[in-house]
Amino acid sequence: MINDFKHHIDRLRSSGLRPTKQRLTICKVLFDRKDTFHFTIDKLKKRIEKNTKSKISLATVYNTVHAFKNNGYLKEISLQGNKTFFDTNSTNHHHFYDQDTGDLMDIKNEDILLNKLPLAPKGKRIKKVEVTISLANNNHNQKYKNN
Amino acid sequence: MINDFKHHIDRLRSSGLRPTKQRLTICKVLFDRKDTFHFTIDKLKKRIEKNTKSKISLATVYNTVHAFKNNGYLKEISLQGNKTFFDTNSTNHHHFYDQDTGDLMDIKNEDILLNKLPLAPKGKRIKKVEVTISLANNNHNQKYKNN
DNA sequence: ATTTAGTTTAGAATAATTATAAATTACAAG
DNA sequence: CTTGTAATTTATAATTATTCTAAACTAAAT
Repeated sequence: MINDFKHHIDRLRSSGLRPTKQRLTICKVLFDRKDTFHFTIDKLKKRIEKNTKSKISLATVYNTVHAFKNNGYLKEISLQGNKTFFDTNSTNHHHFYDQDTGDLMDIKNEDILLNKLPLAPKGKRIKKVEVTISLANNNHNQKYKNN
Repeated sequence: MINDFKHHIDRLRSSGLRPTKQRLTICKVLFDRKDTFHFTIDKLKKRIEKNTKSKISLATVYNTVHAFKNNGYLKEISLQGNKTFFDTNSTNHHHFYDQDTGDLMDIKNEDILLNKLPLAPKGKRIKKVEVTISLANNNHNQKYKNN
């Protein structure tokens, strides 16, 4: 299963993307695992270098991640801060974001009930609904203004 | 009302911030208007230069916006993309984000019903709950994969 | 008035991302 | 299988957003 590239080759082809060595390596690192996960570009690059012997240029990692995102393999996560996070779980779901540590955690869909949504403005459609719950340390001695 | 700085001076003092000329100018641009709005640092800088004759250095705009955010005058918005957006509406509310144009629009609180929220992880508390609804053009001829 | 800590500033430094253009590769057609 | 071509990869430069630094300036306490 782990070394079976056929599934990845088929998916790439069906998106109009050539199944290059680099793209298949990145598919392996991103998708050949049980659990989905969150990553930044530089973390992904390090993981590629560690988990495979391949060296893929930074530009290619950017290109590939954006191609995968545009074709729905990955989701970009809306977050505060200057780093862009991606999620190998491309289904609709939600996140905790710990502002102190920078950690991102999944929230199971059933833990949030969105009972009413606004209509999309004319000519637009809803593409994604994301709930982001920001966390801070539960410090009881903090200043009032932070409460 | 527009030229009354007393209210701003009091608020700054009560946050432990000295009411400097630059901070008061930025208060005027941000808060002396009926409607709240969204902005990036560079847009704010341009608005300052246009609406007042003052020239405030970029570093001061960054410093001030972050000070205002840390004291709850402003809210940073969680979004995809590399630019940081701020909101002069610092109450809990939600946004439409148009991926094609980059436009941000407020969603009235009553238009979203969040009926169930997860518990914060141990030692953490919920600081902010944001719903971001991403929009795309309602193009009926698009490829399947984008639906 | 003097002092001092807070603030502003220009510019340098850093970091993330995108652009460029040459080398390489996938793959279709013969 | 070779060849032609367009897609892809790559190193590096360029751009953009943000933070850092250290000197000059200022608010406000003494």
